[in-house]
Amino acid sequence: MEQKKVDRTKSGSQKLGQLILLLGRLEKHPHTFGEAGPLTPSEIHTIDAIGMERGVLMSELANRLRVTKGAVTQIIVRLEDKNLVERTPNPTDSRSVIVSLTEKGKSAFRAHEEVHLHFYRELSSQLDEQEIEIFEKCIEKLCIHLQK
Amino acid sequence: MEQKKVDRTKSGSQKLGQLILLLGRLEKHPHTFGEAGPLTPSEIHTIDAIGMERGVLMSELANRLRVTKGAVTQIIVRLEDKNLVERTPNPTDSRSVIVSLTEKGKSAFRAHEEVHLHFYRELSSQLDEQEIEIFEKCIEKLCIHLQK
DNA sequence: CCTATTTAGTTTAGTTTATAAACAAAATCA
DNA sequence: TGATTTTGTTTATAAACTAAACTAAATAGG
Repeated sequence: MEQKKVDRTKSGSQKLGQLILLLGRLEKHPHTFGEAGPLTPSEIHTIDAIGMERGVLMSELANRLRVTKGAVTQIIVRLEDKNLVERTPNPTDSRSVIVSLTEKGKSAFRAHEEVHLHFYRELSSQLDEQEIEIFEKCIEKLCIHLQK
Repeated sequence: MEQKKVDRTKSGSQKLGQLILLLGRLEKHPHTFGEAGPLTPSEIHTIDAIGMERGVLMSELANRLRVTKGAVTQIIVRLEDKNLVERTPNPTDSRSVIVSLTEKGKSAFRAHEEVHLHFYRELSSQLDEQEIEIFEKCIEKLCIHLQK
């Protein structure tokens, strides 16, 4: 009985390990989203962090992405060159810069979102109502657990 | 009813998205394992891929890690400098090289495994038997789904 | 009202992790 | 045997970061 429990922990942990491995690989290579050409993982990740609503300050973006301000400057320059984001001066504080998505950037955002939705739909089509509910609950606990 | 289903997909997909985000962050910074000093994600990942059993050929390692042979050469040089792996000539084919963990490397492997086990134990302590079972089943389906 | 400090963002130099292409040496095929 | 394939290394390059030095604007306090 005790032995069985230990084995279960080991196999469960290995499954989770494999999941982490596969998820890491997933977001590791460039991919084309919407009207935008191929985007690297960090490019689409940045577009995702900017979001569809109003613009974001560079420093806020650095917080969201958990990188330095210098890293944000670099990637935003690249995204600006590709016409995916816009930089506008902040009218209420001329030190800061507001970053927002262009139409092309928004189309990449939506295409990326759609990929996620499609993936989730495919997955949940293989589960019943109760399984989906428990799965989501577990993901949530896992997330809370990871935030420490 | 239909609306409800759409919303469920969206929120579920977002939860999964957050999980991917957090897992990506988790394995992004160096960490100390066992007797080895701080190891970068790709260093511990490589140690994990070599494993505790008999040695592995460089090319097999490249396959497991899904990187080029050149990348493997580079990381193995670094791990060798840190005395975590050993290179021995293959007696049956003198083109190839067998890579295996040193005692220090094995201690890093075990410490890393222990981190995963501990994490999984913590997580599953918050779930009941039925939830764990369904969760593992879902992870498995997710993995299968990701391998395409 | 200045000066001193803080805040926002940029620039630069260097690191890590990877690729791709050219290569050398050994094994295998025909 | 000679041509080809396989195994691994080397080298030059790129992406994605960090850390530190910097500029310019805002703010706090004497």
